[in-house]
Order: sequence, then structure tokens, then C-alpha cells
Amino acid sequence: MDSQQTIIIPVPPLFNFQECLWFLNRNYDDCLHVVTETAVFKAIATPFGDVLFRVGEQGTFVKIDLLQGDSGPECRDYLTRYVRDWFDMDRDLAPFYGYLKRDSRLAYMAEDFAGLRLMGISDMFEALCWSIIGQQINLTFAYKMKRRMVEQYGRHIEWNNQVFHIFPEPEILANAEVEVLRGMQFSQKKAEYVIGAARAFTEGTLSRSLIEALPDFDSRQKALVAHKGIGIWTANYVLMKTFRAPEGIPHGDVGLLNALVGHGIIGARSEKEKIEAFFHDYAGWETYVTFYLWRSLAVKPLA
DNA sequence: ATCCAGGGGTCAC
DNA sequence: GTGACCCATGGA
Repeated sequence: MDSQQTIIIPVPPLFNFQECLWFLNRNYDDCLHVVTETAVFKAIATPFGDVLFRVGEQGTFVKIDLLQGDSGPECRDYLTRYVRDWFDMDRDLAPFYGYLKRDSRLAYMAEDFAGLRLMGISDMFEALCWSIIGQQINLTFAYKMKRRMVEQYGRHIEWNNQVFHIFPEPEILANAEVEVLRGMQFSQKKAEYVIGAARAFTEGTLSRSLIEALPDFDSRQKALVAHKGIGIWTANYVLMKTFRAPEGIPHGDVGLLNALVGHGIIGARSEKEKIEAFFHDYAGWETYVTFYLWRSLAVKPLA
């Protein structure tokens, strides 16, 4: 009985749960999961209904505990795949670490961030909305806006006197009003973009399966950028987080550029050819090195 | 007040 | 395709 509510997954080499957990927490207030010292709680919508689960570590296993919702075998399989994807557990990082260690500027990352995985956002609609919200504003503020939107439009699960939020469905946000989002400090355009994205999903002109069906990175990027409010940065962010496309470099990203300057890889933000050369050296791992550079921007608080 | 923040759209060339 | 310019909304 109890065993049916627990799933264990052997951890792959070069995997460090605590590093991943720390990234999920950082110093931001993400409303879509709750991180403790040893675990992360998350509620999601599944084909089997809303589910609340906890991901922790047990020896050399990642352990998923089902706390609320369907615990049948199909749902457990779904959650297993979900967590494997979320933590990018099926990737062999050895080649990437090979590149890092040959790069004197970034070699320290292979030690300091050892086992950190590129944390994904498997729900493309969520990834898209989040990247629209995050355009050109600081992350602290972006997380606040996301929280207001999720609390207003999303479902939630209550468990142990705590609330766990689920990202809103496109059908709900498609009928949201710009004025309401403006009240949550969305700019006019940002409100229009999010609602527009939700309508594209409900109308079927945009979906994960549509993008997935396209043959290559360029056509996927192109299909995304065709929508209002989605530029290269936003499209590539989605391709990185949802589809895990290695080429999904968030070109022009302020954090990325700051990290490149900070590591002496470029002298100024405008040095486009040096940036290109840098990513050429990490071919196949462009988004991973971007993720690690983002990670380098966040300083771990002293114990 | 000033500059910055995990950009996008428009419009000329 | 590229670059200049404008836009929005807080944070520090």
C-alpha cells in the first residue's frame, strides 16, 4: 500500500540532487514549488487529475512520494517520466564536463556545480508565459507577477495546511482580462502577450505537439517567433526549458552577457563574434553552459 | 533621480 | 538582415 505511493529512481552519474534543489530555490519566491532543506514539493495537472508529490533523495536514489491524487500505475509512470525530465536525469553530462575542464575560465564549474542539471519546464504553455513575464524585468519582480497570476487563475492543492499552486490552463488565461493583469503590475503589452499566447493554445494554432512535430530547431524557433510577444530570446528560452534544444541560446540575455563579461570571455556585451566563438566551443551543450553561467550569477548564501 | 532588469515591436535603410 | 528608437514597469 505505502510502497505504491513511493517511486524510486536510481541517480545517474554526475547527478547531484542538492545542487538541483538549490537552483530551484535560489533566492527567489517561485510559487510553483516549495523547497525544503531536503526535498521539493510540487503540484501539477496530469491526464489523471491534479497531483501533489514530493521529490527527495534516499541513498543513491531519487525518491518521489505521492501525497495527493491518483496513485495508480499509469499516473505513477507519468510522474516518473515527469521527474526524470524535470531534473534532466537521462542525460550523460560527461561530454559537457569534458568541455568545462578544458576551459580554464569555467573549469571550476565542474567542481562547484558538480551534478547540477538543467531544470526543465515540461509544460510549454507555462514556459512560454514565464518567459514572456520575465522579459526585460528583474527576476524578483517577475516571480511576484507570476505568483499573482497563478494565485488568481490557477487551481491548487491543499495539504498539511499548505497551499500548492498549479499553473493556470490556457483556457482560463484566454479569458483573462488585460485590466486584471494590469492590476497585477503587468504592462499593457505583457498582458496582451500572455493572453494572446493562451488564445493561440486554445485555438490550436500553438501547442507542444505542433512545435514538436517540426523537423528542426530553426523551424521550431520560426514557428514560435511568428506569434506576437515571442522574440528570439523567448522562443529559445522555451526551446531550452521545454524541448531541451541545445541550440536554444537566449541571445542578448542580460544575465548571460553579464556572466560572459564576468568570466572574461567577452570584454563587452556587444562582442558578438566572441560570443559566437564561445558557444561554438560548447557545440551541443550551448544551453547547458548558459544554465551554468546563470547559476554562477547566484551566490550561495553563507551557510 | 538614475541606471538596471534572464526583451519585443516598428520602421527605416 | 541590421540598427536606431521607443515602450513598459518596478528594483536598488
